[in-house]
Amino acid sequence: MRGTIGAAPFDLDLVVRSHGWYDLPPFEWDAASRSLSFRARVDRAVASVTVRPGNGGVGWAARGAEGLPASRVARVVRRVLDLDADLSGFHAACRERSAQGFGWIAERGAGRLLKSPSLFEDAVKVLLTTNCSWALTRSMVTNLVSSCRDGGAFPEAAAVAALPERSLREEVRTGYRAPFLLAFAGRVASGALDLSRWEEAGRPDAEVEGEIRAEKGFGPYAADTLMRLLGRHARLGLDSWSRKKVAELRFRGRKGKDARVERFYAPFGRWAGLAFWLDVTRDWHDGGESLWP
DNA sequence: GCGTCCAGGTCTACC
DNA sequence: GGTAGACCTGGACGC
Repeated sequence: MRGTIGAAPFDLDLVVRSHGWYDLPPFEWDAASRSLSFRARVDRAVASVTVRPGNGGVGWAARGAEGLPASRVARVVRRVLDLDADLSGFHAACRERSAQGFGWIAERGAGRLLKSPSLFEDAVKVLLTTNCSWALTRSMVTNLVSSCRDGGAFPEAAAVAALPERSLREEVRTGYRAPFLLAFAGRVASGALDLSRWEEAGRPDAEVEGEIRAEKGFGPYAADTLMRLLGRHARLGLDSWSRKKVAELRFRGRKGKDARVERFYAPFGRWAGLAFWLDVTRDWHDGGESLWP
């Protein structure tokens, strides 16, 4: 099964390497052929999807989804590549601030962020980035996918919730995060937590962020990072890496209070977090080098 | 080889 | 509301 989604101008590399998800399973990124592969649940099937730049947009091919309407696969591809984000207002703000080094964002059409096929997968991966090196995040996600044996796709909430805490600690190596992960997966699986509510565009940021923060294990960093993946960019989502990076980039290497960084990006308003993120990751897109150890 | 530090933090108890 | 201490893991670093 194949299809094309019109999205010109579109730079696949820019979206894929917008942050580290492409380095975590079930994603696979082949930089040489510029193709992104992943496994995703499409209705009740697990499909292997490959995405490549196509004529005037994105071409995709899927195995394992035979019998399903192509529109079901296309919907997953649109989500993963963040194709429905309206960045026109953001790019206008970047053009106005080209003298400060933000013009490239509008010129290259940057700002779409790689998403997982499901919000549950995004949330769990964010939780597994807290208080650890990237190598450990990669290890935990890899172990989780293989532990659940869910056709190679990222496990659904029920499958994670069914894992014994001991298995999460000793096999998946999530350590102290295990009870947080179990509680979150359990609430999603039982229906006590409806993640689709976090994706409702009409809801205020503060309300959604409050609900994310109410989940154990999701502190300020995790909540802001997940908000970014939800297309809500008012907050910066500072962490140890980005604090260091923005200090080098904008404050002559001098680390200061978070409030100073927030003031610097405040002119971008509801886009402040996206301007900040693209600012500190700009060099990832200049040379095409590997981002992660 | 061993000990320490710290990485894309968060929670709880306590003041 | 702010702060200290505990919490898992694994790689980097100094000795």
